[in-house]
Amino acid sequence: MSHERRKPYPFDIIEPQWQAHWEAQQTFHTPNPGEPGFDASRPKYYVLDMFPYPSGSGLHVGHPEGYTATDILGRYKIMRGFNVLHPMGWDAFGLPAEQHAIKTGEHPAIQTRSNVDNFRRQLKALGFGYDWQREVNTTDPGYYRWTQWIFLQIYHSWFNPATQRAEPIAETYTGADPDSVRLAYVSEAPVNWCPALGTVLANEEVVDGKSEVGGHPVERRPMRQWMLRITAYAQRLIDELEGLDWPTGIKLLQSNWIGRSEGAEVHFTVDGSGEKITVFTTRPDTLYGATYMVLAPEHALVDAIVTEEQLAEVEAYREKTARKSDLERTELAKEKTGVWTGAWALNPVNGQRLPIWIADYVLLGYGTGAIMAVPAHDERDWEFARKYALPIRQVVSESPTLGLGGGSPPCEAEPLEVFTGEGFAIHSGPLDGLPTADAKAEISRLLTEQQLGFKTVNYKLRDWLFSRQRYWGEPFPIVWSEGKHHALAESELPLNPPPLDDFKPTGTGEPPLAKAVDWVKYRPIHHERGSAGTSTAFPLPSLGFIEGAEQDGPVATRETNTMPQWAGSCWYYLRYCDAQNASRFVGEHAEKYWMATNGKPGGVDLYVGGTEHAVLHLLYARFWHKVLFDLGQVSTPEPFQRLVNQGLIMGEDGQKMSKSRGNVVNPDTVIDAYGADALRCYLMFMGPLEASKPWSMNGVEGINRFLARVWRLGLEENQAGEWVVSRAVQDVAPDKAQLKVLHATIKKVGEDIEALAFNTAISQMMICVNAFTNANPRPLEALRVLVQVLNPFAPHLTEELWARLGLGRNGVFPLAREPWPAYDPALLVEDEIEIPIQVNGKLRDKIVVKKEATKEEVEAAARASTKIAEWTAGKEIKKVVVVPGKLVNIVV
RNA sequence: GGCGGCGUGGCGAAAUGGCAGACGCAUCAGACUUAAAAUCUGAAGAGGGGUUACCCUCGUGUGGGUUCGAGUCCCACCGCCGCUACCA
Repeated sequence: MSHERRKPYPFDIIEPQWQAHWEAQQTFHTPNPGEPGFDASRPKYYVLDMFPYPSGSGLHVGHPEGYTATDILGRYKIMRGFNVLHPMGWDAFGLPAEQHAIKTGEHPAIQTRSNVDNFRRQLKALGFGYDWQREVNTTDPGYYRWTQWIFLQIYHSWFNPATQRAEPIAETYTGADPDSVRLAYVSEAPVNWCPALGTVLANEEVVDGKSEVGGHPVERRPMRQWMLRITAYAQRLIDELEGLDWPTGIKLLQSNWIGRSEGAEVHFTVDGSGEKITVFTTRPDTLYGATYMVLAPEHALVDAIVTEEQLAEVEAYREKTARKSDLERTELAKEKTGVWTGAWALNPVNGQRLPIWIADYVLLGYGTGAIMAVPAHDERDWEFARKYALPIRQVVSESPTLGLGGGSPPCEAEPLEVFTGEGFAIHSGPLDGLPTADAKAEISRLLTEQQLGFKTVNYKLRDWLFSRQRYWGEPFPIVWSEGKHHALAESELPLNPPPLDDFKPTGTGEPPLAKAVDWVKYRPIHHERGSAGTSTAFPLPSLGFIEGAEQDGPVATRETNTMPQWAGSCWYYLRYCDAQNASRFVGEHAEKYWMATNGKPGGVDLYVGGTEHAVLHLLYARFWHKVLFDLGQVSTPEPFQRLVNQGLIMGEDGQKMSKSRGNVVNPDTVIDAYGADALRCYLMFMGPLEASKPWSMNGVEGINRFLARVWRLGLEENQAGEWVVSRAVQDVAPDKAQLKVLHATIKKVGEDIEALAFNTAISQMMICVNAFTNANPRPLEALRVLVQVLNPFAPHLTEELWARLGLGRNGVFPLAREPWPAYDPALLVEDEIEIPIQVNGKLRDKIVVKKEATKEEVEAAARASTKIAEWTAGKEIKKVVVVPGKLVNIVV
């Protein structure tokens, strides 16, 4: 394309003008309660986007898909008289900025700032009606100060099992060791260490044994880490999903991730030593079928029980497993391996001796890290037993006959295949004959009675590994002294990361912050003697008041880990409610208003984002929210009442968009060629919001054509090539047919926006435009209505038409602040309707009847049809179905 | 393997159990034009019959079922996509 394509309407001129206008007028600023301009009589609507990580490559068309949907809804709700909170911000801590810093030596804040500026520019070019006064940035000290503050709330709290909620340790914890119950605690657990990134990763950041970012190999390694006790909330995180208006798939995903399973813990003793092995099983009814035991290779008990003869082999196996990455473990999953420890355990119910093995198919992190193996009724145990020639003992029968009457059959031949289903207990002493469910209950009762075990619930969910060995994250407000951690006082927040010359990882697992030697040395900066009444106001009480500490050198060292990127996104929706508040993470009034319950469940009214955050972000944010709720800091138990996932936008080739495929669409180029309104409308017209769908440049052009038709409905080009009000536009009343299509459009567009069915809303507006394209005169009133309902979709075009056609009633407010038009249902009803007539369910004729025609009249009219007479000639009419206003079906 | 989602023209799609394919893209034809683009008008699921208006048959992945009536509900199967994966 050598020369510029002529623009069908001047979007390139009007779009920037309106964007500047909205900014100058602060059209989309939403005042908080108590601020000037706040109208308490209006209901509130909080519509939220998942805020982006401002990457160097800028917006991708997937971003504005969801953002346009929320923008349309937000603009619509404003027109419907709501106080609308629709904010935007930046999830700006993250690995790419840090890696750029490592490469260039430039502080990550610099690149982050320019990326944010670029994202903001792109979003503004799309005409989104955000309240930019509420913009947040997780890397801003005024923001992460409160991230650190929330961490301190978590740190100072425990989960009280009696009340099933978080409470301040200082207030209700009566035990001796608060560090053992904190919701934020330090653990020495094995972690996913990624040598290439020089950091540990959360389980969630490891995909197929490789780092999610960069795809580097990950290995297991024990390190001291901060953990958040999310497992305490496992049950509530499942239960409280129920009242949420979320897609069922996402709810399922979350609840599967938490992974509740009911079963029992059973205590085995090690033969010849006092050691106890506790296992978790969902099939305690198969206890009599246990023929060996397996410990995870990393299990602490292994050292204590391994025999001298087996020591070398066990050590070798453990070493091999430790070296294996998760990837290798997964790849080798087909072939099970293991080593006998030389030790034996005793089955608590029958005293049978069971060899104790170690094998990497048993995971330290699930259950108790130890299992009783019942090869006859578990596929993994079956496979393992076959490989190592361990005994297999059937204790569940598919049919009830075997176990009943004469007791267990004498023969205990090994079964030919594994049976994992439910059935009836056999060879199981007191359980014989019982169906599986009853056998489970009975064995649990017996175990409890004899203190050999108990019924319990196990969760797949693990505590959240919350520290990272990175520079570009929130530093922990924690110092260490004599091996103990202490919280900083709130007055010392924000704790800023130190300046560094070199952002490279140390490679030892020690975080980059450790390089800031002076920063790491901590001296108490102020003492508030006598204010020890609250848990946080008193800086480092255990360090005491060391006179002259400043002269005598550091009394403590700072924590050098930083928080993961998830931290900032756990509460940003709260900050939006009161983004400028310098004295609280969110003002109480603002929080109560925007997250208000109003008798309903409350929280964010609509949250739109991609499925990639279905589990982690949403789970973490719910967890933090619940802690804050328990502590009385927020007023709702759940943050996001309604959740919608927008679908993926594929490349024009139907493949997922990616740089390597070269099919990525940049919103900037689309805006240049067709304008922001066309991009917005196209994104909404492609298909249902939640479906994934392929991009089509032709489709954008079609939408652009539609918008140009709307433009020409009001304006025409004069001899001089200027756009002037069309001569066809006159202030005349629309005729009946025109009124009908207008009111049908008001109704359908409104209903479709509420249902997020934007594609069909646009179809209806196209129908409306088609109906007026050749109208002459063209009633001004028709344009008023059309421009109003189209405004949330194509705000620039419609504002311009509104102004040029002089449609505003007071000439002051932008269209965006005009009320949504009302429709008259009376105009939608037809006097006469066309009704299809079917014979045996097949369409044979159509008749026109009066709207209010009775069933009998309709049937008579149908029978009177000559075509129907032909179809029914010589046949007996068995039945006639008349659905008033719908159809007639004659059965012969 | 498990869980979830989806299969409708050449393409994106629409359809409270009630006229399948609205709306748009691409296509074709006509109008305007010296010509093209743009614009406007119209045609069009597939197959067949008729001189026109028109008529018939088939048709929503496949096979069954429920129903007066199924794209829609139920069962089984096939295919694609996403997530998850030794979870005891």
